[in-house]
Amino acid sequence: MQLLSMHGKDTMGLRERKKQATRRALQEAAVRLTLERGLEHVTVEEIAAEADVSPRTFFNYFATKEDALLGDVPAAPDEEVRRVFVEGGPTGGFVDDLITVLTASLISSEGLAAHREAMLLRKRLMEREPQLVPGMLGRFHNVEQELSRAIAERTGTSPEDERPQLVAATAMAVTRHTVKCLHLKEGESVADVRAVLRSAFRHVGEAYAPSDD
Amino acid sequence: MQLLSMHGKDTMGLRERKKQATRRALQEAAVRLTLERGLEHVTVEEIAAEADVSPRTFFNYFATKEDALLGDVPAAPDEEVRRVFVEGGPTGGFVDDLITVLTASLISSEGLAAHREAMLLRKRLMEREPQLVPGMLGRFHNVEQELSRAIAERTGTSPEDERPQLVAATAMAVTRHTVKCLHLKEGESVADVRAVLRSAFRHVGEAYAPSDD
DNA sequence: GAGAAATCTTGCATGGCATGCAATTATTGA
DNA sequence: TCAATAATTGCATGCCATGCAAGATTTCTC
Repeated sequence: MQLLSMHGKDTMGLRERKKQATRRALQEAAVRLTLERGLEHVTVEEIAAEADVSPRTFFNYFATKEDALLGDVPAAPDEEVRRVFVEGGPTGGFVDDLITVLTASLISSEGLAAHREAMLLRKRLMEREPQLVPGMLGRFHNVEQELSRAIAERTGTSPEDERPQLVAATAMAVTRHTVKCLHLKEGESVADVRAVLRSAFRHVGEAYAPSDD
Repeated sequence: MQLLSMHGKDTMGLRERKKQATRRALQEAAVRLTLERGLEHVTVEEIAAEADVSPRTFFNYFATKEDALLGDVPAAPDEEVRRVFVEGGPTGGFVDDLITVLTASLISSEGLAAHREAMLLRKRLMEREPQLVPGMLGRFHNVEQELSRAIAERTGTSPEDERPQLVAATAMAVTRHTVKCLHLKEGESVADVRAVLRSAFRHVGEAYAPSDD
């Protein structure tokens, strides 16, 4: 994720490049073998063999087999995006700005196209191996906590006020739902994702609004 | 959970009573030892020893060590409660009826007092051992899917309409938040829990409502 | 109650996950 | 080129989890 933004390929020595390659090879092998045979029928030993490293080396890159499968998304939102949000930007509208943070966390800086294939694979993984779902939920939960802090800072609530946690929890629920329902078509843009999110937030607001029902 | 409601103590033979006792002993031992020493420093062997059964027997009761720790809550809502909800009851107000289903899922039929201690222990477990959080989230996720189906039935939406999923996801997020923030004081009643839930739903509605902001 | 049937417990063996440690190998920088 | 730094590897270990078959216990039937 930092390979293109912060480091030019030149500033990366041979050692660093090899590490990135090994990491990607391990991830790719883990996902591919799991989709082929099912999680139970893939051993760390086999994954390592596919990536041409020793089984022991696998655990220098990933703490668990699950880690190699789930990847790095969603990640904590970009530091710059977070700062802007905390200071009340970029538009001033709470939901719109929330959506900016959420898309940044989901898609990172490289754009949707770069993640499309990875997202598709992860989706198929979840369907084929439901045992992975709790781990994925845990990752969203980590982002949720980060988001909760950002919301608290932006709104200036006192630390014991638990409403930012509530808003963060529901916002991440909306995000998970949106990711699950994304069609991931070729032409889909970030703006499309934003629109789906906006519509989902509106629907939630209507469902629980005190005025209706 | 069914011991008091469906089965009188008399209808349960010796075998069944022993099984329940062993199950509870294993759960109790697992939780106590984990809170004392931390999850990494408790083996299945030790848990089984505390419950006076062989290590092998542990796995006749629980598929994993985590299973013994997390227990049975939240469970899928009671069948009767679900039926009433699907048919548009008990009050006809969506949020109120949703709250009825959610509290039924959290607290089961024995009332809050019976669960108070167990909930407290589980809360301390989550704080002490964050590795357990994904597993707990997974359990909420299972209830979420059940709830999603119930909402779809109640509202009569078509199967491909994904809004029931969205509502279920956010409702469970509200529920998780509420459980986390419950004070679990001695005098707290189910009505108090309902009130906290209602207030949380209202706040979510306001945060995402199209009218405000 | 005695014996047969069903069910639960246990021991044993197995395979895979994950970690620590020390030796080896590869990259970097002077 | 040589020393310093960092990554890879093999080995040993402990624990989790499962399958299987033998033994013990409860239940059912007469």
